[in-house]
Amino acid sequence: MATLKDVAALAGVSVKTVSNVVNGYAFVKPENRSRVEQALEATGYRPNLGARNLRRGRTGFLALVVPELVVPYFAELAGLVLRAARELEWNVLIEQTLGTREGERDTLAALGPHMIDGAIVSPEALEARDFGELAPGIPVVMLGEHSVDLPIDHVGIDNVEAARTAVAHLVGLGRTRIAAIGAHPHRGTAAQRLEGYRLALADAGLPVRDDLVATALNYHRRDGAEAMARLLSAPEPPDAVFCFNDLLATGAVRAAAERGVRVPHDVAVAGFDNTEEGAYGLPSLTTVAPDKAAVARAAVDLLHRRVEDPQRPPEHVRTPFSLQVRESTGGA
Amino acid sequence: MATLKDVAALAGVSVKTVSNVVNGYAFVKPENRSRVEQALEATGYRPNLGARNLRRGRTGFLALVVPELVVPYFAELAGLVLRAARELEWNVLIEQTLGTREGERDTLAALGPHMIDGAIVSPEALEARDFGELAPGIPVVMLGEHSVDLPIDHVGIDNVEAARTAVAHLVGLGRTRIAAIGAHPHRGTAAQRLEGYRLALADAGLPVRDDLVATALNYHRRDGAEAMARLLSAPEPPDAVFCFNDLLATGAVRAAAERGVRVPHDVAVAGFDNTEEGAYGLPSLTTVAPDKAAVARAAVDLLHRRVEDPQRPPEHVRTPFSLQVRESTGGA
DNA sequence: GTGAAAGCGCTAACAC
DNA sequence: GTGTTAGCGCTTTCAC
Repeated sequence: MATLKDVAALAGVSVKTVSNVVNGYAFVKPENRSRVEQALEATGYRPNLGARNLRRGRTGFLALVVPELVVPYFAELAGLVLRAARELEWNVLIEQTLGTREGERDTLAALGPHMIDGAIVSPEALEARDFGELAPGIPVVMLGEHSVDLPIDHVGIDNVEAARTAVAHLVGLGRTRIAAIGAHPHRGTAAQRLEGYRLALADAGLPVRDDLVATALNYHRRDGAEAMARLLSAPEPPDAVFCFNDLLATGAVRAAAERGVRVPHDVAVAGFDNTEEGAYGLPSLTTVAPDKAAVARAAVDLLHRRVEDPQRPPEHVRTPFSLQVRESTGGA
Repeated sequence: MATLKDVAALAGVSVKTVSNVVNGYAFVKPENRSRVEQALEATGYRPNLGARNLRRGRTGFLALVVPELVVPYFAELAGLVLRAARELEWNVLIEQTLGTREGERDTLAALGPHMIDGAIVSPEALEARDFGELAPGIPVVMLGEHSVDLPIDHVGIDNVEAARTAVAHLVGLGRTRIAAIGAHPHRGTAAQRLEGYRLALADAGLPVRDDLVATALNYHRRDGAEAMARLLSAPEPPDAVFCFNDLLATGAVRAAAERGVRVPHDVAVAGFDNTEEGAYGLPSLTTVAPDKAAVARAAVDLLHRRVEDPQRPPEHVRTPFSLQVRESTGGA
């Protein structure tokens, strides 16, 4: 593996000159430049990024910390972050926390301050203020939970409004016993979506009934199915359900079908995230569609600016969303 | 950020001693050990992995190169590789090639020899022998395509047998016009699955009809839907379809439903990959289930052994699979 | 057992 | 414009 020194020796110049050429420094004598370029070609030189970064004090890596890659929303997001990061010459280290507090803590601690230039974190259990302590000195951009009061960069949609929009759509269908699946004691986004749900019901003059709010400790298909089964066996089952993500909604639809309850005829179902899976389901899923590409771009961009200038005041970027109406709330 | 030198100064010993303690070297005078440990604690020392690796000549990173993370199979696989790698103290760099030849070439070239200790590659367009040239000197483990004749480490299931098993199941249902979706001019796995399809038909004494073999240039839901639509509008539509992955199958089921063709009554559908999405679909999907955890473990393990000993002969690991029979081929 | 010092490959003062 | 050289933080001979 050729080093700068090798190239310099071959070209008959100093390492400095080679370094200048490699790094695109403008003022190099044309003759030297071409000799160096030839030597570069001949040796197949590739810079050792590790050494370069050691010297520059940066790593060239960015960490993307998500609960689980099997959750389609995070898989899609990860793909988009990968693309956005590549444009800024960042490599992405993806870490899974499995949604536990320990997972999130350990992950950030293990990455430490040397491994990465910064992190984009989609926290599930941890709260924003924890990050200051866990990752002292490492730039972090938070995804999801909107905590305007904390001094940390943040990207996300307006979860309250998004949920409110979705539930208003169910109200508009004439449904009156509208349930929610996904309440969670510690998740900020869950609290916000629940708030939006409550507001939409209040807007319509409908009561908020505790028996129609189903908790889900995880947000997988199985949890949605279980919650739906519980709701449907209650004395007064719902005629519509707003699920806090598409996975829960998929499980809910499945549970309904297994009991012979028709979607949307007997119960309309709306989800959240607009994963591609939902668009192809039977029925296809009505869902809140966050602009995931915008989230990814904003997050990478924000992190980049923070790395450049650690002193700048924290910023809260609100990305757009829309409601995708499909079969699961279509017709009567 | 404390360095080894800082710790040494605080403990009143040399960097060597600190290094010995940090790296768990056994023979350190107990007194010094405890002083160092205190200093370590007091400074909150964290080794600079970049520097360590520069010195050791390794990077601590492994690249996982996949076509796209939005494909659930790869998302699931990536999650499992992440876990397996963590046990060997490897960080994982995930790269998306988007399934193009350029993407695969550029990715490996960009990673270069310094960034990573090795790569686990799931090639779509590239063939195994390309990797030798692209990534000279960097250890590579191939996933998927089984090319026993090439001198490269490889992990995968027996695609021919797996496809044959799935199609035999459709034959066992009494179906006679069995189609295949997913033929592809350049993909090794596609060729192998097509071969298994042919063998199963031959086993049953059924003819292989070209009009029942649908090509799919991509393996997304949309492609499955399009192929199914084509098959169903033919003069003699199929009564069963074997799709080369679950995404194609999901699209195929959707396309059938849109035309009022019932699954499995009118047409039975089987997929490949056993993604969780298929288990919750309506109908749930019969599918070939590769042992993904075994694939991930074997790949990381194989790569580890190759890094330790670059001279060892290439190995081909065959991981198990099973057939998950569900609603999409259930009943008559 | 421990210390001094070289050196991994690179960048960036600083000198010329 | 280009060469010399120190040093990023670490591991590791080689002395002692």
